[in-house]
Amino acid sequence: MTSFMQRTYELLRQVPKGRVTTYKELAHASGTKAYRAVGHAMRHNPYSFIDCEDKNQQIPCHRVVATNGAIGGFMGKTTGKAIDLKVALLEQEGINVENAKVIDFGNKLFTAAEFK
DNA sequence: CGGTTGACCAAGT
DNA sequence: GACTTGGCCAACC
Repeated sequence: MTSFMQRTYELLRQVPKGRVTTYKELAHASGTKAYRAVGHAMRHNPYSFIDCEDKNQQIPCHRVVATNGAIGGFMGKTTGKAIDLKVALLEQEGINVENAKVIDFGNKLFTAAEFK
């Protein structure tokens, strides 16, 4: 676990249910421009998704999408069932997705300015 | 210590 | 629209 990843996760945990954020916003909020590194951090995510016993360490990685509102990837893949699962999780939280893109993305986006 | 590879992005063709 | 290019930073050869 690197400090960069810790910082990224801590930010990500601040994203409330029903909102989404992007790799870019996370990177910006953590004071870097390493969009790609954020993706890398997610791939090494210790809690692939929900239902971790310890809520304090739970990381809502399914709330991270690409900047243009596309779903991006999940569990190491950019296509396939992992994406379907990610979409299902999002819809479960009130975020509608169609054709692998978040609907009303601009309104649901959790921007860097909203992080603590 | 260089080179490659990303759950990426933006601008140009 | 779709490709291609250059750039970003961390992790891994």
